[in-house]
Amino acid sequence: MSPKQQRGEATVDRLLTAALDVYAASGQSGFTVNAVLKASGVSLGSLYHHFGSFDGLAAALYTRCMEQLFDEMIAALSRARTARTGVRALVTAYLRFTEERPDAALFIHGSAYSGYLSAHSEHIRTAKAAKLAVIADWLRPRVEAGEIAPLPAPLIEVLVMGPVAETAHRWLSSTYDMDLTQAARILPDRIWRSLQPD
Amino acid sequence: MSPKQQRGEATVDRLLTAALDVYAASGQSGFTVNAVLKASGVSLGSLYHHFGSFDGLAAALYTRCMEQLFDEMIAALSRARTARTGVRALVTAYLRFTEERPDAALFIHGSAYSGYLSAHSEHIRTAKAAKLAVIADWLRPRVEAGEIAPLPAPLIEVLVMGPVAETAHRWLSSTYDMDLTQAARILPDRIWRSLQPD
DNA sequence: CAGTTTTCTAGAAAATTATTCTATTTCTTG
DNA sequence: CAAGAAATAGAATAATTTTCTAGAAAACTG
Repeated sequence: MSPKQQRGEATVDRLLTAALDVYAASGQSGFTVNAVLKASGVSLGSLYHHFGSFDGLAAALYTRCMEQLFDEMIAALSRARTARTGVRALVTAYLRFTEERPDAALFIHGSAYSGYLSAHSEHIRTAKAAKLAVIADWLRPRVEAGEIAPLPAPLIEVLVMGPVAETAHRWLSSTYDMDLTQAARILPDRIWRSLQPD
Repeated sequence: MSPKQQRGEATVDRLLTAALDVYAASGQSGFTVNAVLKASGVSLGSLYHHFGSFDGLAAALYTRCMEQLFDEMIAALSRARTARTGVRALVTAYLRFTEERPDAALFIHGSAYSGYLSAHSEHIRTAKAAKLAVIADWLRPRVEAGEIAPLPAPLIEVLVMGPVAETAHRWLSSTYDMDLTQAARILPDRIWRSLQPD
């Protein structure tokens, strides 16, 4: 892809990686410009050169983590044949990502819609819509074939993503006694039921 | 309850009300100490006396809005007899609250788990758990009677609240084309299916 | 009801955090 | 290699939150 990687690309990556580390280690309250500078070894000027603002950095990090999550879900989906298998794969992939990459999952859930949104919500929304469209495209023919109940696409999305996101969120808060293994065993079937045609 | 209301209680109320107004009018980025002071006419000293920090104010506002939402859901639930009616009432009440009190709903979704969490998450979690317990207590006998599938309580909560919260969130973002009326017509039944015993 | 204590209000000063700005270095390109 | 663009650097500035001291209002006590 990039035989000679720009100097700046490496800096961008260092910043994003360090920012995720800082967030995981110190939470929202420790998530400051200075902390990220120290953790990354990058200068203030570079940070503002590449991201324009600290919120810009956070928005980029959110986008990156969110796209990684969706890419895992889409990869799992592409291996499925029937609607039922596909929906269950989506659920399982989300929960697996949460368990395997808790830092990224925590940032997604902790900073989503949370201030960083304000200025960059449009860009974030577009990025998310693009990923959702891939999933919607996979589901559409199954809806038309009657494998899935004939519901508006946004409601299908909400029925699938809602319970999984809420589960991940509770597990990441780690005070609700949420058992991810149990959730992964039970939820795929339950969510599938909510989409099943009569 | 309070024949002679403390002077301070009125101040607390003025601050919370003004804070919600500011948030609704200016969003997360305009949500600052000074903006709330100006909107409320309360002094800086009073704010810090009553809430300890600006995050403390935000946490109190979040708790208040969240409890109002749950109280509506619980009131709707208490009018129901069967499990099916109860679950559908929960969903409908959440969506109605979102439509009728968009300011409160927006603050709940916009600031939830979003920085204000850090310091006061414990208190918030306790308050939320108390409300969830009321709902769990209503559902438990129905689960034992076989009206609802025998799932762990957290998973029932997640299956009900997940899709509704996600729907509200998208509608409040107002860029996803989410139709609340349509959602209120379709979701109660779909969510109920996910809880139905075999 | 005077004296005492606590609660509440007030806002200036300090500390923390984000952003702007100018200078310098490194890369790219003709 | 010269000129311009991109990237790095950090001091200075601006914005925002928090602390702190002082005083007014209310509650309490003998």
